[in-house]
Amino acid sequence: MSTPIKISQAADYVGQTVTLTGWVQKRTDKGKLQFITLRDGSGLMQCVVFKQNLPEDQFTAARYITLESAVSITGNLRAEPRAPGGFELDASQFHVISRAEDPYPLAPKRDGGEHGVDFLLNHRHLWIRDPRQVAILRIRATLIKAIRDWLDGHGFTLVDTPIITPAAAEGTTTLFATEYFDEPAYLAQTGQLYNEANIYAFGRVYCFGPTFRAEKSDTRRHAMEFWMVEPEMAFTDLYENMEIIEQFVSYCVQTVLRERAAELAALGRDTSKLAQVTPPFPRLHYDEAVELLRRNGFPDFPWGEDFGAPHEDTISAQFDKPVFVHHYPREVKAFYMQPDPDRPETVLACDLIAPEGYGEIVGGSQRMHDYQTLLEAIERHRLPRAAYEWYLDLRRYGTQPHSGFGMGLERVLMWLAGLPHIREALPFPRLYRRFYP
RNA sequence: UCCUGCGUAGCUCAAUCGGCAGAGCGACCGGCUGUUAACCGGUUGGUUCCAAGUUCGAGUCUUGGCGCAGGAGCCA
Repeated sequence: MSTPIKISQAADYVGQTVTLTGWVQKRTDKGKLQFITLRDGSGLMQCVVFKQNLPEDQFTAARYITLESAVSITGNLRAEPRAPGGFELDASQFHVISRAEDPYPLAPKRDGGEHGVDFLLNHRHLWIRDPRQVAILRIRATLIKAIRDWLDGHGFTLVDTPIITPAAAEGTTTLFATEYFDEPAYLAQTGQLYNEANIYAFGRVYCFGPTFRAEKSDTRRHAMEFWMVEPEMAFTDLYENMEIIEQFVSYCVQTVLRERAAELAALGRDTSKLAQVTPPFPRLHYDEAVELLRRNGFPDFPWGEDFGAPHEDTISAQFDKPVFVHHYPREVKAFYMQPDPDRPETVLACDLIAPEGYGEIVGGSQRMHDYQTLLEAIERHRLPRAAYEWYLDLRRYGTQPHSGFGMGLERVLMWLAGLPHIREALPFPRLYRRFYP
């Protein structure tokens, strides 16, 4: 009798006869001895197939099996120090479930056998089987869980916001257009405005889903479809907002470091700096950030301009932790942000810039809570008032100072996993001029 | 959208001054009972991105187009 098991359960079945089903990840042909590395989604198992230990036709099938074929292998599971992972299956049965065509398009990594980015992305449906990609996406799943666990444990309620929306939320950014029967509609670029309605019912809410930007941004930090978590809190000012952000981000980082240590190690990520990510985070007023830039390579940086990638990198390079920049000039920020009552040319906004050059990972602000101020802002930005009537309504029925932020999942994942490009942070990335497969 | 670079075998790349189109890997065949990117021998492999031009002759030079990458802008 044999027991069907997953490779991850191997330690519990040493000495027993078990059956594994999976895919042929690697094969070494030694004549009468075949090494087959099997992948089943839970782990990898080296299987040894000795000619004398199984029927002739089954040995022949193993001898000529192709990479990525689906097979089932039965045999005695034993501890074997010579095998990767410390366990090995000594095959007594080998059955082909489906034979993969050959050659398999993605070659095993060897000297000079690397693939180019274009080729890999065009084969993303196969590339995703690669151990590195699996490690990254497991970290992604753990990061998502950490995000939800922390928010769920701190009084936030998940309230989903619509993906099909009737109008631009922020007006300036380009939206993906679609149609809602006979009317124009757009894919959501943020759930924030709806979150602001939901806090009146729940106090603290968050939405977490895909968002869409039709910007022709062609950089390693941009995807057209990406995931963003957006918490929103009633009766909360900018400073409480920043405290929440640093607690939240620190929990996410430490949870991933603890639960995905093996994957991070497999990626070669140096986690020494990540281990230091604990509250509080350094904070710079925009004025101070400008001064810092002027002292560090940008002597003529004008007050009032937004920061580009080189500026963010210069600021973050001064710190080992993520750094807040707050009180940005009003002109460079979204229409709904609350002006600082003492300096109305600035707004109660904060960005969080990740260390090691990974750029902005969080953007947050205190929102305008006064009806008249918001109405003037909408008119000043020439936004269609009719589309925002419901949003203005929120300032008529129980308005209060409230704040929130958005965190880009893939940006954080890039930082944690040490990814050079956002394309590896999504299972099937939608990039500028690329959405196949 | 702008700047820079690249485009040659299934993949990664060579090809001198404009002069016979090459290698490694993969795949296939053979050998090997301990491989970890196995090793050894053999076989297979081409619309040199597309179009036009210069030339006795173009992978190489010119013009246009297409595709990709890196950077910038914009943002999360």
